[in-house]
Amino acid sequence: MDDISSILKEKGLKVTPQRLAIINMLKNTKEHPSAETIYKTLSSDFPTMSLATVYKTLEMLKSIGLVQELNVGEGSFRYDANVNSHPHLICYGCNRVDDLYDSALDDLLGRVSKYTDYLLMDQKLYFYGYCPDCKKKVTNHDHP
Amino acid sequence: MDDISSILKEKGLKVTPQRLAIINMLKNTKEHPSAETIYKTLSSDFPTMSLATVYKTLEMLKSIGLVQELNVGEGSFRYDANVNSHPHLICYGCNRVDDLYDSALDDLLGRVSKYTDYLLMDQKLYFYGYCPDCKKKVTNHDHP
DNA sequence: ACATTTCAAAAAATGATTGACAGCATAAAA
DNA sequence: TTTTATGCTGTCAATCATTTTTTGAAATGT
Repeated sequence: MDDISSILKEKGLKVTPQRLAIINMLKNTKEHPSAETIYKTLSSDFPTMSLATVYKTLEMLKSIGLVQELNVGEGSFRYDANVNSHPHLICYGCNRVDDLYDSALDDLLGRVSKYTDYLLMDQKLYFYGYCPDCKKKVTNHDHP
Repeated sequence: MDDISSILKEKGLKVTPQRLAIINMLKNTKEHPSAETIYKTLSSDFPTMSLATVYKTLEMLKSIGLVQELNVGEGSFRYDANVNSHPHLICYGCNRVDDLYDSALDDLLGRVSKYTDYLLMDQKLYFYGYCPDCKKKVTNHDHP
């Protein structure tokens, strides 16, 4: 009985191979895959699993706080099993999404709270540019 | 001849009533409307204009740097005629989107650059919580 | 004036996501 | 053990946001 199975059971949710496969894939990747990417990646092991199941499972995992949904500006969402609200880096060249670890952003929410009457609870920080691989190729193109 | 008309003409783009209406609406609102909202708002004055025209105009305005696109985490984009990359506040209660002016975030891009090998060019910062109106009503609900 | 080009607007298509429903598997109740 | 209930999966259609293609009107050249 691993961690995820017991969390699902506690919530009265069924533990199915598809569900375990999706969350395990998310836990074990540093990419930030879309539903479509998750579906394609798992389709070799689960050839009968449908895309709708992926969407429904992601919705369920989001609602119980096991994954977070990212909107980096594409036409679709990406998903991350690391649910603390850390900043992300998005490459204009290859569209990869990386995590950013930066203590300069610690307690940003607390600092920003002083400037607004909102009751702040969460943040999403996206930084855009060129990743180490792609910036070599960049000369003086226009940037999006 | 106002400002926007001359900008469009300089770029070799035609000045049409629809285009002027869309950008003027964006300039004169503090909301951050979606394409759909823009369409509905203007449809009383322009009953024949289609939603596709709104999208094409927004795409054009984005490409010449007159508006920016926001992805606050919904399934659709919102648009802002204020094109400097300032942070936004999103209310969990009423879904409004406000601008945030906070000097604590000045040169965040420069500071973050030291922590990554990315060549950074832009940022999008979103803070989530309850606006002054909605926070009165909040007790101990779950938060999204 | 006529032909040609341009380009905005409308119509149609696409891609992402969700909803409805039937069948299946598991678990609870009898 | 049988019955019953619950809820998950997969199929397929629907919906929503957005993009592409087509159409038509105005602008430009001859």
